Amino acid sequence: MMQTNNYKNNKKNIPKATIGRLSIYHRCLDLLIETDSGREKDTISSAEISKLTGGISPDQIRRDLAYFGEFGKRGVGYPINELSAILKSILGSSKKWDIIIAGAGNLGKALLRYRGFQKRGFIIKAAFDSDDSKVGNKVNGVKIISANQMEDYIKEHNIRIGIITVPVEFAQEVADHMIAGGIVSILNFAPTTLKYPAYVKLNNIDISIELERLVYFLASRKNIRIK
Amino acid sequence: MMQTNNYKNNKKNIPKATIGRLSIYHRCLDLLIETDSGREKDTISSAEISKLTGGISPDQIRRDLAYFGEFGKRGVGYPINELSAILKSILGSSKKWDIIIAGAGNLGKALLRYRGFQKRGFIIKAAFDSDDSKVGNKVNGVKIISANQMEDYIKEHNIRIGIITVPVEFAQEVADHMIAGGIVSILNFAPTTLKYPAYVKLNNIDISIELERLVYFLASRKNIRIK
DNA sequence: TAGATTGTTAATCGATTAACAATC
DNA sequence: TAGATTGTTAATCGATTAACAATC
Repeated sequence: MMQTNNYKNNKKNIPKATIGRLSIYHRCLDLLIETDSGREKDTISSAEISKLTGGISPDQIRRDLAYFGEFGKRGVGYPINELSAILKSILGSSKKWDIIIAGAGNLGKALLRYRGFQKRGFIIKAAFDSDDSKVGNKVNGVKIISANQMEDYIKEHNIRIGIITVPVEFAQEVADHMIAGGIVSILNFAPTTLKYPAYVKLNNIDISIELERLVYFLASRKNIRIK
Repeated sequence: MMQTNNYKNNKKNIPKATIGRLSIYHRCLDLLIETDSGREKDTISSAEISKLTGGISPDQIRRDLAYFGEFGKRGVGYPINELSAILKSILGSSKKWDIIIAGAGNLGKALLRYRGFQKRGFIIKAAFDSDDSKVGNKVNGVKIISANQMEDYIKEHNIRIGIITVPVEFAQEVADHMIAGGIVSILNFAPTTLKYPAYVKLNNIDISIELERLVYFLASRKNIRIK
């Protein structure tokens, strides 16, 4: 009765990294479906998916899929269209998700114009900024609203997902307002550590940290061995 | 003779995640140094750093630091300024790193204006775009150059780090040119799987995948347990 | 049937956490 | 000295890889 999907997902401990890889499989299959119309088989083996992903092993792929059910046939492979639909369903992108963006600066605007969202079922409902000169403008059809209306907007429209692209010094305050409004999933681009209650899911994307990780390998290429 | 730093770093297997955490410690210490001028002690314990990071355990912090040397005093803690300098050195940001950006679209422009780079020792030398109407313009003081000059520019200026913000369909081609020019570290924002030789280090930042990971938790909040 | 390929068990590898002796 | 806190060893936990029986 509580079960909303027809794949098993409540018995095993699923590694976090698996979810990210499912997105990759989904992306690769969709690309295959779009481009390779002359394909003779309508199934695909884990070995073939492995090649599409360019690095993830067939073992890993079978293991990841097996967490959610038995989608393949032994000796045959996985049905391409069906598997794509299953992944879509697992990842939740068969639903539509309303999101908001806090901060209509350079990064915020870049996200507002990002084409990948709609395809994956994400709909940007509004952007918020404290700069009055921006308020009222539209970017890519999305209205920029005054920051102090954000919390009410979230409540009124029942938004669950927010993206933070404000400067570091406002990030905590913005996160607090989001959570107070009812948002439970946050993607944070501000390079700082935010506090939030345990029931909220928050992922950080910190471009500086990514760059420093890269540079670490450059700096110590010769005298270090990383696992 | 090959040893360029005075901290040990060539004996142990260092988890990849450690490097990302070192960046966080560094950021927290720098913030402390900047803001807390009235602090009485010039040392800090792992427990205190833990609080600043908002979640990383003291055990984890000591373990991470211990991979590189013995920087603290038992019963006392770590010298703040010294530790910050050590982290900076480990992370390579005591050096200056020249970088280029391929793609001067919305995201590329956002990065060109991103203030965090300079502080961490990253200098954007140039941006490249195939759109002639953009070529010659400057964004935040950085010149936009024609894409077909990129490879030569990399060679001439001996650039080692590149950021890809071009659309998916050009990303592989751009990566190939970067690598041909001599770039060995790439941060890729294009949501696709790129091929590259083993000596190149490439990190992906895929906003869709991050959002899908968040949504996965939303979608299955009630009937799944994630490790 | 024989070959292919899954799904899963067992083995390995890697990372984190707990605990505590060392020592400031 | 006694209390604090590191650095490290051992234990645990988590994720990946190898291998193969099941089966299409």
